[in-house]
Amino acid sequence: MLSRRFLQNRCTTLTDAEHLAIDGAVSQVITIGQRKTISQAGERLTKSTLLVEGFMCRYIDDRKGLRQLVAMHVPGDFVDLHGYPLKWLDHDVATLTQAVIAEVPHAALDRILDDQPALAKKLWFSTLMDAAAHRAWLFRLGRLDAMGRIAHFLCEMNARLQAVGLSDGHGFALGITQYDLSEACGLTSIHVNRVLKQLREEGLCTFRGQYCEIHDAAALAKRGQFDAGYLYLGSDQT
Amino acid sequence: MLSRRFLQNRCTTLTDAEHLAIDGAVSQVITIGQRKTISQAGERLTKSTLLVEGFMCRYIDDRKGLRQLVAMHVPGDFVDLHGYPLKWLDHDVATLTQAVIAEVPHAALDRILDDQPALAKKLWFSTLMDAAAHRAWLFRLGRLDAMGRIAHFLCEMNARLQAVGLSDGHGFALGITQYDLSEACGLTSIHVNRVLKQLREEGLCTFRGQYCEIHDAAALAKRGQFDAGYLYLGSDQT
DNA sequence: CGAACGTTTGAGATGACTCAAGCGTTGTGG
DNA sequence: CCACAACGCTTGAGTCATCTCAAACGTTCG
Repeated sequence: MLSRRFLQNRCTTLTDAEHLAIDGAVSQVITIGQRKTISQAGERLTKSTLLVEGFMCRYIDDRKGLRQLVAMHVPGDFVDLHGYPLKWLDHDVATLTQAVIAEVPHAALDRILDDQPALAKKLWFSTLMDAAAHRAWLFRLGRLDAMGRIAHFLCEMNARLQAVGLSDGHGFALGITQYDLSEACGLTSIHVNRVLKQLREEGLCTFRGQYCEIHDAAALAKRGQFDAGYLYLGSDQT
Repeated sequence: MLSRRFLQNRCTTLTDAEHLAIDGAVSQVITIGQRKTISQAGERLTKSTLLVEGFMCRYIDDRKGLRQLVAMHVPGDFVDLHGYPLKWLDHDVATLTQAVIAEVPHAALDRILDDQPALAKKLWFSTLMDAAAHRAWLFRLGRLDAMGRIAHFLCEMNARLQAVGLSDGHGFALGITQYDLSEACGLTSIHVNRVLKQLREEGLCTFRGQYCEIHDAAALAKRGQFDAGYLYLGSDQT
C-alpha cells in the first residue's frame, strides 16, 4: 500500500478507508532517472506526484540559469500537490536521485474533494506543511550565516528522514552533491565546501559523498538555530 | 460586503453565494493598532483573520530576537488561513500599520468544508498563493543581491496593491519603515538605506516616508528579476 | 586511457556588516 | 511654548564573510 508511507510523515491519522482512497487515486507508478525535470514552471498540470523512493526537489531559475532550490522532497511526500488547486506551478520540479513516483490524476482528487471533506482537509494540511518548510527556509536564508544555513538544512533533513525511517538520527544517505547544497542554501559550492570542512573539524557532522553523518545533533541544531516545530511531525488533525 | 474585496486579489471567480458564505462566516470586525502581535508561534488557534484595511506581516524570530519577515499582507488577504488546517502556526502574526480585520471562527470554516467543496478549494488555493509568494521570497533571498532584493520586493508590493486598487502602478503608500524592509529582505537597515539611495539616484524608484514612488517599473522589474507570475493574479479555478 | 564530474585549496576582490555619530521630525510633559 | 526624548533616516570608516577566478586532485565511466 503506497500511501502507508505517504502521510506517515504528513498526516498520522489517515483511516484505512482514506489510505485506500489515495491508493485508488494513483494511476501509475513509474521509475525516473536522476536529474530529470518532471514539470516546468507555467506548464498546465493534470496530475500530481507522490514520491515513493528517492529524492526530488523544486527550484526557481534565475535569469542566468542558476537555480534556487525552494524545497527538498523525501519519500512519502506529495511533491507537487500544490499543482492541483493552482493548475500550474511557478517553479520546476525535478528528481535529484533516481526515483520511484506514483502519479495521481487531478480528476481523482476532485472526487476526493467532493466526497471526503475530512481527507481533503488532510491533503490541504500536507500542502501547508510545505509552506511552513518554505518559511523555515526563508529564516535560514535571511537570518543565518553560511555555517548556520548548512547546519539548519542538515538538521531538517535528519528530522524528516527520521520520520520516514531513513535516518536513525545519527546519519543518513542523501543523494545530493555539494553543488545541490549550495543551491538550497544560497551559497557558492566553493564556500559550501569550506563550511563542510569546518563542520567536520568542529565535530558537528561529516557530509561526504552521498552520506551525512551527524556527530553531535544538539550542537548542530544549536548552530543552525534549528527547532523542528515547523515540520509539524505527528501534529495533524487532532 | 467584506469579501468583495477579499479574493478580489485571490480568487476572481467567487459566486455571489460564496461571497455570502464568507461574509456569514465572519464573527466580528475589529480595529487594531499598529505593531500589535495578534498571534504567536505555537499558540492554539480557533479563528483566522481576514485583512480589510491596513498592512500586516508574518515573521519568525531568531534566537536574539531579530525578525525575518516571511510574508506581507495587504487588504483582501486571508492572513492566517494557514492556521485553520494547521491548528497552530510556526510563526507570529502582527500588524504593521493600524488595521481593520474580520475574524472568521474555524468552526464556520468547518461548515464550508463540509457543504461547499468548490469554495473549500478556493480557500485552499488562496493559501497556496501564499506558499508561492514564500517561494518567490526564497528566490529573492537566495539569488539576488541587496539592490535586487529590494527592487523585487517593491515590484511585488506594487503588483499586489494594484490588484486591490491601492496602487496606480506608479506609486503606493506602504506604512513600513526601512527597518521593516530590512527584515523582509535579510539585510541591515543601514544597508537598505544606502540601496534606497542608489535606487533613487538611478531613477528606478523613491521610497521615502510612507510612500513609494515607482519611476521606471520595467527597469525596476529587470533589476529585481521580477516576474509577476507567482502572484497568480486572476488565474484561479478556471 | 581520457573525459566528465565532484571535491578541495589558494589568493584576491567586494558586498554587506558593524560601530559610531549626527540630523530631522514628532510627540509629550513641565 | 519650549525642552527633550524617541524614532526614523543618513552618512562615514573600517572589518569580515562570502564570492570570483584559478588550479589541481580523485573517482567513475565509457
